[in-house]
Amino acid sequence: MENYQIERVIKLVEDYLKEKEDPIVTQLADKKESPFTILISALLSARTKDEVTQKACERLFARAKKPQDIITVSQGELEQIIYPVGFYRTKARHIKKLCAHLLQRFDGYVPDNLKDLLSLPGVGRKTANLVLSLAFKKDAICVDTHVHRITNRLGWVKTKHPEETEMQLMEILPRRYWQRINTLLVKYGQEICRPINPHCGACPIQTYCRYGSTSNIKSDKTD
DNA sequence: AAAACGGGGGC
DNA sequence: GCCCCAGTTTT
Repeated sequence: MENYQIERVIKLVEDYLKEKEDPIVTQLADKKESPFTILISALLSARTKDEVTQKACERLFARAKKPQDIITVSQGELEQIIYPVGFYRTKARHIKKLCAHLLQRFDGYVPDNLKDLLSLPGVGRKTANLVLSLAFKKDAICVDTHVHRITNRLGWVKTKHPEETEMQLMEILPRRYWQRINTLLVKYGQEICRPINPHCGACPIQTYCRYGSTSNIKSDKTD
């Protein structure tokens, strides 16, 4: 994969997304909100429409914005506040557990390194790298299923697991794109390069992708 | 009606 | 490594 092709593809995707709103996590990061705020919004946004997450974040942060505040909100009230995001019971439990850990082990602050982030309950590699890149502006690549799927379809990487994708992208993706590659590809992956029945016909980068060139693509089979 | 969806945790 | 989770959207 030649570098200029990567640059070209990213430019085209950026153009496609120009008129669209960034996801709530990115918006909060742009507004220089606290890492904790960004982390919570990331947890709430899992498998949830962004507008729904956005409203839930507003309600939650109006009620309690720091770990020491959220820990005092009852499980029931917390569930009620975040209810529309779905998984409300699990997410509320995770958030409370997370706050407790932050207070116990990290003075109530979100750590800024991978190892400590991964030690937090409910935080895996994807979320940790999202926080590192967006909240702490570190050179980290957040690989979720969208990034994983799209970079494989494009032929940028050839991987089975997201962690391998992360490693291979670190080899080929210029550093200045690391922080925003996730933001770019998530929305794009939801609207165009979807897991099944991708809109290859409407795709602005189809000439750089062999994936849709064969007819009747229904699955992610690589050949 | 059934399956896909996203990510982490537990086994 | 594999399976489970929970509720909404897609097929």
